[in-house]
Amino acid sequence: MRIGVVADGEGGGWMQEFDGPGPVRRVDDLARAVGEAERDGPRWVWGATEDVYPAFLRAGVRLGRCHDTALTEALLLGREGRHGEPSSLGAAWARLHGLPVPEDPVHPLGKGVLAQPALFEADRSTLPPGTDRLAALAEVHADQERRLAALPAGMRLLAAVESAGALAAAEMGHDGLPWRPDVHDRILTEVLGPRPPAGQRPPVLAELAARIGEAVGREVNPDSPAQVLRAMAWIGHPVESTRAWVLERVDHPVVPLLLRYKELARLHSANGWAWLDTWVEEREGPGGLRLGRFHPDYVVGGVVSGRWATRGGGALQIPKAVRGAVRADPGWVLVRADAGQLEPRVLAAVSGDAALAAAAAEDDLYARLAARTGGDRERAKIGMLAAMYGQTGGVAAPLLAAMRRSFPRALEYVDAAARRGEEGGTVRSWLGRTSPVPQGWGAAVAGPDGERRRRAHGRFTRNFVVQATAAEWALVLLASLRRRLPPLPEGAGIVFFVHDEVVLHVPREDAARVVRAVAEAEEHTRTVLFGDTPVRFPLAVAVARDYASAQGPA
DNA sequence: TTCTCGAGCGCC
DNA sequence: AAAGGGCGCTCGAGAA
Repeated sequence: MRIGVVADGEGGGWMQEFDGPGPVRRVDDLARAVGEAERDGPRWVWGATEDVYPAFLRAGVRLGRCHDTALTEALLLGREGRHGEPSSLGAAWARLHGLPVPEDPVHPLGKGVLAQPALFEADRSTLPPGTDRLAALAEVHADQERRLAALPAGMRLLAAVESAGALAAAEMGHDGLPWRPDVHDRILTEVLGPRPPAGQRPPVLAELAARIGEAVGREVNPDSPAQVLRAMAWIGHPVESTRAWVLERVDHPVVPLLLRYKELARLHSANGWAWLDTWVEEREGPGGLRLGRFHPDYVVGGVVSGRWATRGGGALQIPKAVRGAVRADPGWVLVRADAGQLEPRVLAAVSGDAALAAAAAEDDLYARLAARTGGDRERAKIGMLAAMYGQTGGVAAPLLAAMRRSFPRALEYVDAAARRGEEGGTVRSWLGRTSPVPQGWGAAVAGPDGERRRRAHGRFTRNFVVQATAAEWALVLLASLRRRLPPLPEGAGIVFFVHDEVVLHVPREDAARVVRAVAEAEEHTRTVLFGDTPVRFPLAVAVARDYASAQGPA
């Protein structure tokens, strides 16, 4: 059963069965009505999950399945070579009617914990005022179903898991990652010294800056690449940039100071006290414990490859240094599941390379690679990454040649994708997500920089076929896992997701069942995507009180 | 003063 | 070792 939903922006709305003879139902309490109808397990149809689902979550209503027309429209447009065209409900409807297509609404950038959660979401459908929004939704949905039916079955699955991902993303944003402000503060203080007044350098950074000045014989702001560049020239060690790996090659006492400064300044500016103030919502726990939540604002499908992006807060770039602050509430635990070596396993599965698949049947793929190519594990890994990323020079060259000899089919798969890209063509993920052609391709490759740009785009499409398929593996896993979780108390469940790993926050007594659900989801994901492939996608599962100690070996 | 851009580096 | 893919975020510098 499919039920279309439109909110009126005041807590009520309209509902209608889309695949039955159901009449339009007007309800004053939409969350409640939706929650009741959820018992029949429908697939909810709406314009944008991020516009409607958070309000349902705030009302305590969780839903199983949906069809997000904006996300689906974007997938279909991409498939038609129309990346970047507006995909909102209003845009899709306007195209159906030959009307001017409105721009997509601009989502307000992350505002942190100070932002008031809107009581009611504004209408961001971009439908013209006065349009029958439910009828428009029905039209767009029917059109999308028709277009999907004409495509390979993978696209249907892709649309379903993209939509499921949107549900999961909203739930993670709602529940939040348990984050202990006191632990974060302790970590910062240990390496930076006590918190300074706003706008000032922490003591350790101030001291490093002073010592850098002494080492070069003049005052220099280490935060300014231009000043550092001048300072290096001044002391007789000119460098082309101030990147860490460039500075590392210079033998001068100022270098270790600069490198240390960079590292700590990064921590301070990106994930220091200001970040903590802005992004971690603090609440009082039992016994005066300072508990907190970091609410990631995921952008599903925000990357062309299908990876997610985030808006504000940098949820996908939380540095390892502060992960100790991610700590389960008393009596609860974190369950972390990490897909190791996902991308080479994906390549083994999609390319059908028997030798690589045999290696990918093992827990440590790289060790098997090394045995096969006759090198050590570390070099086998570099060779594999070079194959997937398009690196050709340096130490990678001989390793790449070894890969090509041992895994010709896998290499041919990514080489073919690279050739397509260099010719200005598109490539597709396993389920059918399509790569974009850069704006102004013809002129760009005709210009003086043309050859370089061809090669760059070839590296992009080479990587796309792997990265985009890895992203959909993760989407299927997420979708599968959230449907398999045992009943859990409010606020428990999946709380974090980063490309190839997922973290759950659950009461300790539920951990064992959750771990079993993860194992089932892993098996289901492999089968749904790749059938009876010998390739395995092992998830390393750890149950721990804090995220840092749930990190597997690197 | 405000905006935009590149440099640089965090994550996968 | 540095002709390696994808991002987001912060800062300084220069433009407006």
